[in-house]
Amino acid sequence: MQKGDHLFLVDGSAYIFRAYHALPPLTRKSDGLPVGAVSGFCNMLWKLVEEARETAVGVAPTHFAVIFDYSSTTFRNALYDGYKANREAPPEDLIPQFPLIREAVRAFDLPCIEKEGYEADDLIATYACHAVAAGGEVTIVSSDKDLMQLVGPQVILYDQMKDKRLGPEEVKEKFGVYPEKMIDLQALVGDTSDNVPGVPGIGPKTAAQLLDEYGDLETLLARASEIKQAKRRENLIQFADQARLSKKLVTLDCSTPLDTPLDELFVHEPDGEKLIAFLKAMEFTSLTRRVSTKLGLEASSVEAAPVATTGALRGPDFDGATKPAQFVTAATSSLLPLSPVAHAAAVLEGAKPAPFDRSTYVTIRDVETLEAWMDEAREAGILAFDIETNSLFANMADLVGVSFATAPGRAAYVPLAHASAATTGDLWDEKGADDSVGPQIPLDVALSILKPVLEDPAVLKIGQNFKFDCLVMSRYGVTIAPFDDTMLISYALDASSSLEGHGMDELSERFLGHKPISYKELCGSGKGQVAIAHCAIDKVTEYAAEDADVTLRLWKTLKPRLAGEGLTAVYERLERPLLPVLMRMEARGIRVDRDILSRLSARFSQKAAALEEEIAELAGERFNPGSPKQIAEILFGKLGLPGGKKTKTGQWSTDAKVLEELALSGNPIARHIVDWRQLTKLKGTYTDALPAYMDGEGRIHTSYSMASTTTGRLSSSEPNLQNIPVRTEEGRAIRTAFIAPPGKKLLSADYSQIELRILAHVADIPQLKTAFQEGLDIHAMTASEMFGVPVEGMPSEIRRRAKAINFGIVYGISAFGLSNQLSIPREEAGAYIRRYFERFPGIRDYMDEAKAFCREHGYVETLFGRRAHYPDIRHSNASVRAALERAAINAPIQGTAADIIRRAMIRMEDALAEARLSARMLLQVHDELIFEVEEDEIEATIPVVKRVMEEAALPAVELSVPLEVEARAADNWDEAH
DNA sequence: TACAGATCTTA
DNA sequence: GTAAGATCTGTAC
Repeated sequence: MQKGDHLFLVDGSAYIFRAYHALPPLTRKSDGLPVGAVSGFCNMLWKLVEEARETAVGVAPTHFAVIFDYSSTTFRNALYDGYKANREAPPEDLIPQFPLIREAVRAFDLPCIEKEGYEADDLIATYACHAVAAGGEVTIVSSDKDLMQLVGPQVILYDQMKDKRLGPEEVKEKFGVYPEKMIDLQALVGDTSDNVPGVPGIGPKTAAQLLDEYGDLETLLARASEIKQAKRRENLIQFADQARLSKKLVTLDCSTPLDTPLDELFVHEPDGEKLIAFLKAMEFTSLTRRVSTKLGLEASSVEAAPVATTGALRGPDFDGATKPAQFVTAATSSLLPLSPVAHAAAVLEGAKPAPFDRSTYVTIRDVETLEAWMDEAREAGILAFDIETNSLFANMADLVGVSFATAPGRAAYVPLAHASAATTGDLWDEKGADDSVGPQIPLDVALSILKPVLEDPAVLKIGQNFKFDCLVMSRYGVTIAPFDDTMLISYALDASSSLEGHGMDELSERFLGHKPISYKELCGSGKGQVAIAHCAIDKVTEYAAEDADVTLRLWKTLKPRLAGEGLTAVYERLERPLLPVLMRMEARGIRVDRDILSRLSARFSQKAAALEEEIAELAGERFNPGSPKQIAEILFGKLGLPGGKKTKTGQWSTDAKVLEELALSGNPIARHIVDWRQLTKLKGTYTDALPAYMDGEGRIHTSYSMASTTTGRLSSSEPNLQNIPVRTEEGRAIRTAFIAPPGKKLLSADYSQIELRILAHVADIPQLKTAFQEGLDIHAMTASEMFGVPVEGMPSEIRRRAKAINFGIVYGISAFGLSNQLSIPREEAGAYIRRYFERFPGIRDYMDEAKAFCREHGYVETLFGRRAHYPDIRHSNASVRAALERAAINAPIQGTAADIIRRAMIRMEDALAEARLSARMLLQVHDELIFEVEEDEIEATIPVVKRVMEEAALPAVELSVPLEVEARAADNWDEAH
């Protein structure tokens, strides 16, 4: 090698994992051998070899090598036995591909380098050092940060996926230090994936800053006592040796003995036939075509190479690459002494239920088989059940098929309404369809077999997000009972703001370590999406049966935790019984007057158009008032108005608050933009959008989510009927479109001040409790306590401020927030809060207790035992921590209110039935319930509804303040509210 | 086509 | 200052 030469070093092991994860899983050769990663690997390698000159690297290699990890034990394990100890085993279907990938490299006629006792990174470092010494240049094909220490004037990293080259400047940009200091930075930061410890509490940002200030690791450790931040100083002193060890672990070894000298890595013409023979054997048709075209060979004249495709080819090389000791397989374990811990782990691994195997799932196409499965369900007493439909709207979804599982791994799919693969708009499709998809049990026959089991009191049905399935099935005359819902179990256990969610795919990955086939993988997404009824039935079987299988396994994992963690009552009293109630509310829907909405749309659109003219006039040009960016350009740029605050992306904010202030200082354009926004918002979000959700009877069916808030509140979507406008007159007009059918009225019943009442109870504030008991004006009373002003003749501004403080308290008040809300200086807001705490010291005690409880347990509780988890409550960033503390203060209050209205809803239907009333509950808006009531039953219904709501906390909790409910009936929601 | 950000609606 | 969801713009893929 000499000056001008260019060496490419491909980090083969990293390449494999990128190829594996970049490609859709389960790519198999015709004999069933998984080859997805091999395919991705070959494509990437070919692309790199062929197109290096056109990439960001810009030169073609003169020397080339692909380098792999060989074994798990290296000199680093001698330094630190925890090294790479928490690496997970490679995916099952990837393992047989490791040897094939080495075959692939040889087929490309490229050197395939690996060495026992050394990691790929050390080999790469050594070759790079040799090449630099010889005056050559080096491109390392990898984006691994561990390799960044090698970057220098002659060495760059190349990220092929992103086609980006990383030189010293890019490293500096990414990590804040130049490559020479990467080792020190890594030593401080550590690396979770390799189990390099580093120094606790130091991340990349802090490490870069420290190295910038002190120069290098040793100097930093020597002068650690000078550091101001107490925690950081302590850690650097305490963990100095750990940092030194980490440094040794991350430092790459440039003196690896090389079996293949650098000069032998020179590039030569590949043996085209050998390569094509391999690619053909792998059945990579398009790559075979590309390669043969490029090399000017006729692919058909080359015979596929015999490639060993069994496990026999598994060499000693690959499993060590990532497998930690405790996953050593039976075959090798006899050679290695297992520690007791590793042994226990191996035993536990063996006790795990059968791994997921989609090939065992059954497609049921005849009555006898279906009956046999139902017998099995009766025998087992449990049945995980899932449906596939043609719509996500449960009120209009039709069944396409059903799946179920009776035991882990034992699952089946029953196609019921599949049609042939879609060709667009062909009239013959519908008739010819059934022939090409094979036999299906007629829907009514299948239902007659399923129904007795789904309704059998001795068979527990298990679903995931079961409200959807129950609702659809109810439209087929099936009332599923008894049941459990894994989504609700998970929610009762783990409602948390930082945990992702309670969807099946997430739960499966979290609790079963298994990634199910996603809907997207089955049906595609966006324009390419296909109806499930048109997907191949064998694919749908894998997908649908897997969902049932996963649901069953989740239930087995999660259900026992309820009792273990004392959450059975929450699940059985607040979650599960609400599901059928909400299901019926969604099924009923609420009547909406289409004409009212369209008249409002016309009115809003006319007014908005007029405003748009005036805005253009005032601005001197036309622009889009819907674009905050353009507004900022016009107002703060062209017109030179003073900007207020900035958004987090650095743009000038143009929110209503900023514009209101500009309007007050005499800028009519700001006022007009605010008004325009309001009108277009009302039109776009409500009057235009709502009619699209109406069904044939003029009713809208929202969907309630029982598991998407941290506090226990419900949420409503498609459409969201919990944010229908009420504050402005124009907005309120939208509520007049929500009506009752002839002969009926809408009844609205809402809790008055429920959260403040709960606060008065839990924080035990005598003045507040008395005020509520005596039915006083709570905000006026607060103002009077705080400012010493008599309630009689109190200025409205004083009361308004007290009201804002009361709300703020419930939200975990901060001076910043209150000053924002009231548009007063931060100091003044702070003074208010101090005075509030002086007058009501119990409030501060409550807040401190909530925070302390949360710090200790990681969660807070409502009066009914519902938990909201805040695992990051001890976050080191003070403002993040403060935000979590506010949430932890608010959650028990908001959550208790949510629990109370849930209890009311659960009891409501029986109470109405017992009173022989026909009122139907339609909507819930956090502290309000909306009913449809026969006109002549209104008088009788109101007291029943009020009683159920006001007594909803009893007998579990006896509040020391009364709950009050206001109820009113009218022709539309506006007047009833 | 998909996603994040800004804004606005509710309790 | 709490808890949500929808729409539109603008940009990245």
